[in-house]
Amino acid sequence: MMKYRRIPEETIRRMPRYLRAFSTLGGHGRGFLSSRQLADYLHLNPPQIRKDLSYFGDFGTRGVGYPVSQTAEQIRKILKLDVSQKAVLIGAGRLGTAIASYPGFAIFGFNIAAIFDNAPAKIGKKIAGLTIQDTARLAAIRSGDVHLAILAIPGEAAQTCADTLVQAGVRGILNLSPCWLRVPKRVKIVSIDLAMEMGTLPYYIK
Amino acid sequence: MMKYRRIPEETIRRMPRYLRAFSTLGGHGRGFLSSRQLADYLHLNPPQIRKDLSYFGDFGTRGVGYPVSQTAEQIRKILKLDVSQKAVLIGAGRLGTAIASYPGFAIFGFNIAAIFDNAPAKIGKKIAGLTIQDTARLAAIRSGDVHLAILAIPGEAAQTCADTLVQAGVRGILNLSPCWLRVPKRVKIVSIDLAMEMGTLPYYIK
DNA sequence: CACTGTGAATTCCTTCACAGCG
DNA sequence: CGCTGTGAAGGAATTCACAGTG
Repeated sequence: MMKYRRIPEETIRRMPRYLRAFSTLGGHGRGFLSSRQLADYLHLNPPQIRKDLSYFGDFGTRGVGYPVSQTAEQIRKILKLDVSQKAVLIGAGRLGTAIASYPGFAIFGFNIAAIFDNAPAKIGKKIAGLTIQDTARLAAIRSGDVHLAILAIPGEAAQTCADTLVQAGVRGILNLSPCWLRVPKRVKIVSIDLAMEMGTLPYYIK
Repeated sequence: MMKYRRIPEETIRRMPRYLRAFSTLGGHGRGFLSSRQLADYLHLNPPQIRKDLSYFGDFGTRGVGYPVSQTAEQIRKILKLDVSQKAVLIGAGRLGTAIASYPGFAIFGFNIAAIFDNAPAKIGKKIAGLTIQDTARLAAIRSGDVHLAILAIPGEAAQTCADTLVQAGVRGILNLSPCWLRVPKRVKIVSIDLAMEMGTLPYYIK
């Protein structure tokens, strides 16, 4: 294996893509995928992929490629996706409902374990097989092994909610509200604002 | 103004953030914001912001900062968000419905002009004040000045749909399906897969 | 022989330090 | 004096070129 060097942030960001590529291209098969095949699928360069994977070990076979199921399993281990990761979903509005029923979380091993909302009209109702609970009881998740949360609530409430989540032991948050969350350094935030992502598109239109 | 240098991709990606910061921090006011204030809010470094903005012109006043409304207007011009941008939304499922009613698009000047779906049960119904149209009639948007689309449909249908959109004159696509779209070079794609973005979180949990 | 793994070269982006100006 | 604008320095990530190997 490559002698230790700091692993680039960008490499980490690409790892889930590799996992998806192995899952999608590899079928359920026993086969191999070369860095070129992966690169064609993911629109990256072959050396990029080889370097990225080599940070974590020598997964490939020279002259052949990467063994599909073994490499996928290695990536899951690296990303800690080899064990099912429980997440709580905050917000049972339209976006929350969409997320609750999105099947895409499964291939990464994510499992939405509970849904919270603060609207009395919603509490007690079911979406995607889960009963919506009162946000006021969020602290209760402390007992379970839940370290991830998905925030699908309006911006105003997001910070307060994030504070509660951190109190409750959450260590990673997927934030879908358009605001920056202040959290302790040990907590990792990934923020996505769909409108803002879209904001660059017109620039590129000639 | 800085003599011409290629504008970094990353700078473009940050421009919508600046626009949001000016909109949020600036109020409706006539005031100024310094690179430090912006940096504190956006969690960036002041020189980063000054350099980014300086690629496009000398917007600031030395000793004072950036005039809120003027600079915001300049950024809108740069990103071509100064004119309302029409977009079509493809997919009236749960995610599509959430997007149709998401107010966040407004501050960037995006305007969802039409919604399409291919499920007969949905066609003709209304969401967010718009009647859901048959995807088969997508080509009709050619006549209007619609250059943007939001794809909120399952992966299998995404490529076919993208082809139709390109045919219909669309030049920018916000793709929410977990697959890479093959489009002509002139068409810009921004892809977001919520599950994949979340895929890095467990890695950071110690 | 084909493809991986990797030091070295390159390119790209960020940060610094300070000149310039209101 | 305070804050912008920017060349230069520094750092990070990508790409290259090829040695190494099943």
